Amino acid sequence: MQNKYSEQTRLLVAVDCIIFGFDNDELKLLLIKRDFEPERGRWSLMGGFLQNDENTDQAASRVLQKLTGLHDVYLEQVNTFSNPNRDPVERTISVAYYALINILDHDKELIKQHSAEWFSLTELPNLIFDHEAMVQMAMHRLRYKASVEPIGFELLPEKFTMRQLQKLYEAIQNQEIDKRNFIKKINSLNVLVKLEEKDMTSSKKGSFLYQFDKEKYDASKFLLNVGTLDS
Amino acid sequence: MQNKYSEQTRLLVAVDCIIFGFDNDELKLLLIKRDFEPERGRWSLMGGFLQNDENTDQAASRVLQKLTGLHDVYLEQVNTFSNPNRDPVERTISVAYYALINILDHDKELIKQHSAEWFSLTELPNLIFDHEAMVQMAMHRLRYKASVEPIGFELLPEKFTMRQLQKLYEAIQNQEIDKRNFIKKINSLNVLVKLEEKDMTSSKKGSFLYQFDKEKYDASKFLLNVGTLDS
DNA sequence: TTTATTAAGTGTATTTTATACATTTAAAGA
DNA sequence: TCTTTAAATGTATAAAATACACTTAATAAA
Repeated sequence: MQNKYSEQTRLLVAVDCIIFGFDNDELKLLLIKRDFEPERGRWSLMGGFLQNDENTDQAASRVLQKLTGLHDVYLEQVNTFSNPNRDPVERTISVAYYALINILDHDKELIKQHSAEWFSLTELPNLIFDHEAMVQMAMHRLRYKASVEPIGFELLPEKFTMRQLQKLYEAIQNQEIDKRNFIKKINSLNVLVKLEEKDMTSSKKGSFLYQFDKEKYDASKFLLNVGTLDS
Repeated sequence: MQNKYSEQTRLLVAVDCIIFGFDNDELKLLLIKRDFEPERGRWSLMGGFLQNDENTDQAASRVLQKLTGLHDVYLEQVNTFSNPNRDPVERTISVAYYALINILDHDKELIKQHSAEWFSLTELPNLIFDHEAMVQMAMHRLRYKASVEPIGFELLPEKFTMRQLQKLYEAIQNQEIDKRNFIKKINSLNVLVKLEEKDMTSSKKGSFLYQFDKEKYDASKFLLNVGTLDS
C-alpha cells in the first residue's frame, strides 16, 4: 500500500449470498425479487452493504439471517467481484459467499416478505449485475468442497436415507453414481450412524434412516471421488 | 442490497500480493520493507489501493508489475480480508492475490527501490496486519491448485530438470516424493518435452533438461496425487 | 589409467482404490 | 397370494498409487 490513504477513493462494499438448498432430488437457489431500485422487479442474490462494525463473514451471516431467519449456517467466501461498472448506481465491490441450508428450516414468512423463491439450478432466471458469474463460481467451489469434506450433510435434514444422500451428491457433481459403489464409499468414511427407523414415504419396503456422527464428521477429511455411471 | 446506497459508508479497498518464487529447492516469498507509515520498517506484502478504472485483478497485476517489472504473470485471487480494525489508520478491506513468478526474471533495480527481499517460506519474518493469515491461505490455495493443474511450471525457468520439478512439488506439498514414482506420474501427463541438452551444474553425469509443451500444458487438467516417502 | 565419487536414470511387484454389473428382499396394495 | 416398487447387497476386474535398489555416466582424484 504505497499511496497515501488520504488521496484514495472510498467505495461501497457489499456481500451477496448464493444460498443453496436441496429438495426433491434437486439443488436449488434462494433468490429474491427486487422491490427496490436499481433493477426493481428482477431476480437477484440476497445481499447487503458491509457495516462499520462487522467483517464480510459477519455481514454475509447477517444478510442470510435476515432472509431465512437462520443462524450458524455454513458459509464460505467465494470471490470478490469488482468490475468498475458492475453496479450502475455507484461503484460497489461485492464479496460473494455461498451458504448451505436445510431447505425445510427457513422462515417462510421472511421469505415472503422479501419476495424470495427457490429455483432449481437448472431453471434459474436471468440475474442482475454479475450475479450469474457469482453463482457459477459458487457452484464450482461447492463441487470442490464436497469432494474434499463431507460438506453435503449441511443440506440434508437431520435424518436422511442413503438414497437422499446419493441424490444430493449426484446433484452437486451433476453426474449419476452407482448406488452400490456410493454406499461402499460412504461407509468407508465412517461418518454415518444407521438408525433403527425407516422412512416409509419413498417405497413400500421403506428405507433406513441415517444420521451423521458429529465427531467423526467434523474430524474427517476425505476425497469423495465417486465415479460415473449406472443407476 | 436492501439499504439505500446513500446512507452507506464508503471504504478503502486494497489488494495485497503473495508473490511466490522458487529457488535453491525452496519456495520463497517476495516481501517489502515498509519505508512509509504505518508500520514503517516492518515487513509486509506488496500492496496498493484499488483505482477508479480497474478491478482488483487489474490492481493486483499493476502492483505486481510495479515491484517486479513483470507482466502477464500468473495471479489468482485468494480471499478478501475485512476485519474492521485490520488497518490501524483507517478501515481498509484488502483482496489478497497470489502470484507465481520465475525468481530469476524480476527486475533487481525495482526490488531494491522497494527494499524488497526474498524470504524462504520456512523463515518468514513477522508481517504487519493480517498478512500472515493471507500467506497461509495463499499457501493452501497453491497446494490445491498444484494438485489439480500443472501450475507449478510457472515457477520454473523455461528449461528445467526433472529433479528441479520434483523439488518444486516437494516444496509446495511439503513432503518428499519418490523420484521414480514422480517421473512416472509426470510422464503420464504428457506435458513435457525432453531436450537433448543437459544441465551439468548439478552432477558430474549431468541431467537432461525439459521444457513443457505449451499446448498440452494449457489443455491439461490433472490430479497430481504424488504420494509419500523415499528419496 | 585406474579408482572413487556423485547424482542421474531406470522397472517391477504389491497394495489400494475405483469401477462395472444383477439379483434378492421387504412391505404394501390389488 | 400375487403384483409392484424401491431397498439392499457382493464380487470380479481394472486402474492407480506405492514401495523399493541397482546400474550408469561423467568427473575428479589417486
